[in-house]
Amino acid sequence: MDILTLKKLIPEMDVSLLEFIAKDTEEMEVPSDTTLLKTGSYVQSVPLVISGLIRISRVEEDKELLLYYIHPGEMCIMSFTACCSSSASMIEAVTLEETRILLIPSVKLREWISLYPSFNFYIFSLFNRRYLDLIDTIDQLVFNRLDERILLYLKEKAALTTLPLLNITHQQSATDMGTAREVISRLLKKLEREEKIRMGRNQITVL
Amino acid sequence: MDILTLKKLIPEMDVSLLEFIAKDTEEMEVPSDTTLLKTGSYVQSVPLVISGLIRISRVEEDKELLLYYIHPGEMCIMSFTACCSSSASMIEAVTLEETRILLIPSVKLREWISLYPSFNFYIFSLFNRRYLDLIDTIDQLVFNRLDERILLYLKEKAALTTLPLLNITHQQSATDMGTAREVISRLLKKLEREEKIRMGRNQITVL
DNA sequence: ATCCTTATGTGATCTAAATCACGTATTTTT
DNA sequence: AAAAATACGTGATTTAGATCACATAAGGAT
Repeated sequence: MDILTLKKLIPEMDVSLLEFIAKDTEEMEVPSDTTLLKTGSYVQSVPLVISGLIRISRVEEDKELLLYYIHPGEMCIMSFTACCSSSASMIEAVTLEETRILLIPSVKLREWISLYPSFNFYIFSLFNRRYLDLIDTIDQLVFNRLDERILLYLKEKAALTTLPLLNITHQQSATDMGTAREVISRLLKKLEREEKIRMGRNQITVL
Repeated sequence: MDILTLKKLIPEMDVSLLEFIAKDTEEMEVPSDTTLLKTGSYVQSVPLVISGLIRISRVEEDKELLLYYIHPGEMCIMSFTACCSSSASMIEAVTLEETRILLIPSVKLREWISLYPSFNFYIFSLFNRRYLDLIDTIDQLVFNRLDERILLYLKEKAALTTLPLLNITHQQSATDMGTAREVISRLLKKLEREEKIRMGRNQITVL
């Protein structure tokens, strides 16, 4: 892995540490829609996303809920703790695009934590980001109705891709929101009538 | 603060670090039902609970939801990040009992992170605990019905106090669960008919 | 063009939970 | 002891969302 790319992705990290990351990790190219981690499985290395996008969700008996995404420059914090405490994964990770990752072996992880304060601050900031994501999810679930949740979900998804046009089916949205397709279809119709979105087959435009 | 108590509370931490914690923090005795932190407020120091219990919740326009508790030996991780990134608090903290805390100044925090790997691991483990609490909350909200949620809530609350007899009103439970008192009253009645709990004025026994 | 798969639309019905609107106990205060 | 505050019970009604049961539409594949 070349250091310049890493430096751009994680500018807050020590250059000497970046050199170790470039040297001591295994690079991997993962195609889109690949399951990287399933609920209950164990990990011995922690993925750091270089490019692409990973979707993290909670699954329980054919019901599911999107928790958050892992962006380039971010490590999977759940793998990190699963790795540190050698506990089973509570979440599911699937690539949404072709994704390049670096795999950090658990030994190196412990080493860098002890040697580089900047690595610790990096992990703290990641933990915090995901923590806030979860609180936000809880907020949505408790304080907002589904139509508002859908709209926010679409807006956030649109923000990921620069274009306001999303290529998703109602079923995909329903899965992300943890609800049924018909419910989403109906509420999307309502949002279209309210001129908040526009719909086509396989696509939604946020207005 | 005496080091022996600290050592018992947080055995995984370096003794030399514990000595600094004992020396460089301000001890405080907070009475029960005291609000330590409100949504939107800023903090310059991080509380570490020595004894007692703190209730952390999310509040939004007269609706509320219990997120988790902070136990003895635990630091408030939200204050930690609010302190590190000098951002406003997203949560509310109230003591549920008379509570002793140590206040860690943000300067010391940064110092210890850089010097003591064991301090970092301590923070990681805390982050992880709270992270799992949040995922559990999300699980409850998405996958379980309110009657199951209430029962689990009561069981967890009972586990906090050793006795299976809880001194809470329906209104308090309702506030913790983010719902209305009547709803709780009805469901508690149902749980009593199912012989899962027993009720009295101001008290609930989990069977 | 026809078939087939995938995506969407929509009525009907059901259910958990929220809300409204009270009544009735039980303590606490005066 | 009377009044007031607090805690709990419960019917009636409403609502969001889930579930069932289809109908229709739009692309791909053959």
